[in-house]
Amino acid sequence: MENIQPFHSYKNPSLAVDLVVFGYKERTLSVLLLNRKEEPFKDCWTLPGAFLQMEERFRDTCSRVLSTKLGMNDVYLEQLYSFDEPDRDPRGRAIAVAYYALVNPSQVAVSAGHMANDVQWFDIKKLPELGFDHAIIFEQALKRLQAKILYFPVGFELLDDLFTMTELHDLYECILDLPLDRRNFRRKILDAEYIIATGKKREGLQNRHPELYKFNKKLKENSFQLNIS
Amino acid sequence: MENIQPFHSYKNPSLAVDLVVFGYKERTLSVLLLNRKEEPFKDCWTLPGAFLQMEERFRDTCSRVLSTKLGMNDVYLEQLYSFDEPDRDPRGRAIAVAYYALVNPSQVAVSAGHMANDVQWFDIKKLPELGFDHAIIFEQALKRLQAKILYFPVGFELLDDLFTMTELHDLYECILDLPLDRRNFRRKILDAEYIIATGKKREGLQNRHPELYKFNKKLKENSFQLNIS
DNA sequence: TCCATTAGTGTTAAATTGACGCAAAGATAG
DNA sequence: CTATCTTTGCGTCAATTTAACACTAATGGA
Repeated sequence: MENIQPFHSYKNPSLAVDLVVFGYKERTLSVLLLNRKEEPFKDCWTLPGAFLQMEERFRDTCSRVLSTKLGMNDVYLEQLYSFDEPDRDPRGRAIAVAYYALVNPSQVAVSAGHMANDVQWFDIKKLPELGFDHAIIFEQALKRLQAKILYFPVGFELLDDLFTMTELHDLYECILDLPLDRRNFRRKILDAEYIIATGKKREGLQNRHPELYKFNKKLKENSFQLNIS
Repeated sequence: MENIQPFHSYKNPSLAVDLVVFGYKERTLSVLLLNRKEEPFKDCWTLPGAFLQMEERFRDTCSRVLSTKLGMNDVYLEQLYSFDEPDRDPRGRAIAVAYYALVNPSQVAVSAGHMANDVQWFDIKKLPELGFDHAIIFEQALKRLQAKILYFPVGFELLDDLFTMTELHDLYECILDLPLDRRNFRRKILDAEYIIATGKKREGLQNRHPELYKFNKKLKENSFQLNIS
C-alpha cells in the first residue's frame, strides 16, 4: 500500500437517503409522509429522507430520520433501489438511495420536528400527490414488499409480538390486495413453521377466542412459498 | 417554484459504478475482471467500474465502461445494490452502485485499454482474489442471477439468438450449479411459452439434429416458475 | 336457549411435479 | 449397408401439492 492518493475534491452529486415507512393498523397499510416546510415542494407531501453525512452509512442515515420523525430505533430496514434521474431534484444533481421500513404504528408516536409542517400516516390507497420522484419510489417499495412477503416472513414486523391467525391473514390480504382462502392460508403458514402457537388465547369482545401465535425466529430455509392467482 | 437554492458545495462521498459482467461460453459461466495498473490494489484483479460524472446516469456510466472495455453497447443491465462500507476504498469515502450485465462473449472482444494491465474472462469457479469489496459484490450478483433465472427469462442474453434446448438446459445447470432433469426442464420451458421453435435445425457434427429456438419476447406474466430441490 | 359470528379442522378432485422409459434421427465404424 | 452409439424428442405414472369447499367448535348476545 503505497502511493495512494486521496480523492481530489471532484464534484460529486449529493447523496440522500429516502425512506418508505410502512405501517399497518386496523386492516390498513399506511405509509408515513412528511409535509415540507421549505422549497422545493414546499407544502407538498414527500417521503422522509436526509442527506448522507460523510461518515454515515445508509442505515445510520435511516436511523437518524426514523428517530427524529418517529422516535424509533430498531425497525426492519431493507435497501430498495438507487434513483439517479438527473432532474429528480430541482436544486441540482442528487442521487437517492431508497430504503423501506416496516414499523408497528401502535409502538411509535410520529412528530413533525422542526423541518416539516406535519408528519402523517396515509392509507396507501388514498395517497396525496407526492413531490420529487417519490411516487415512483413508493410504487417500487410496495411492489417489493408484495413480492417479498410471498417467500419471506417480512410482515411480522408490522404486527404486535403476539397475533392471531386472522390478523396475519388480514395483513397478507391487505398487502397483496387480494383475497386469500383463510383455510389454505392457515395450512401453508403452519406447514412452513413460520409461526409458533403460544397456547394463550386472545380474550375480549370476540366470539370464539383465537389462539395467539408468535413469529418463529428459527426459520427453515425455503420453507415457504405462497402462490397467488 | 421560488426560492430554490442550489446545493452548497457540501462534501459528498465519491460515487462509483461497479460492474459484474457475466458471460457464458462452452458450459462455463465467466465474469470479466480487470487487472489494475495503479494503486490502490495495483496488479490486483477487480471488477470494472468508473466514477459517476456529474451529468451521467448510472446506465451511462455502465455503457461508458462497457464500450471501453468490451467495445459493446446494448447489453442487459440491472442494478444490483449500493455499497456504503466506509472503508471500502482506501482513498476515502466512496459509494458504489453495483450493476450486473449479461453479455454474449462470442459477440465481444475485450481489450485492456490504457487504465488496466489486462482484462480477462474468469470462470466463476476459479476466481482470483479480488480487490476492494468486490468479492462481496460478485457473490451478491451471482445470487441475484441465480434467483432471477428461476422466474424471469434472463439468460437468453447470454446465448446466441438461436439456440437448442440442450444449450438452454446446460446454461441453467451452469448458472444454478445444479443438475436439472432434461425432460422436466423442457416441459416447463415450453409450457411457459418462454421460447419459440423456429423449425430450423442445427446441422453439423451432432447426432440427431436439434431444433433451434428463439426467445419469445411477448411473455405472458407469471408464466414461469422453476422449482429447485 | 337459540342464534349469529368467528375460529379451527378436514375432505376431495384437479393440477403439478419428479422420476423415469423408450423410440426417432443422425453419425460412425466394421 | 447394417449394427451401434449418441443425442434429441416425447410420453407415462405415482406421489405430492393445490384450490375449493363443508363442517364442527367456541363464544357473546338476544
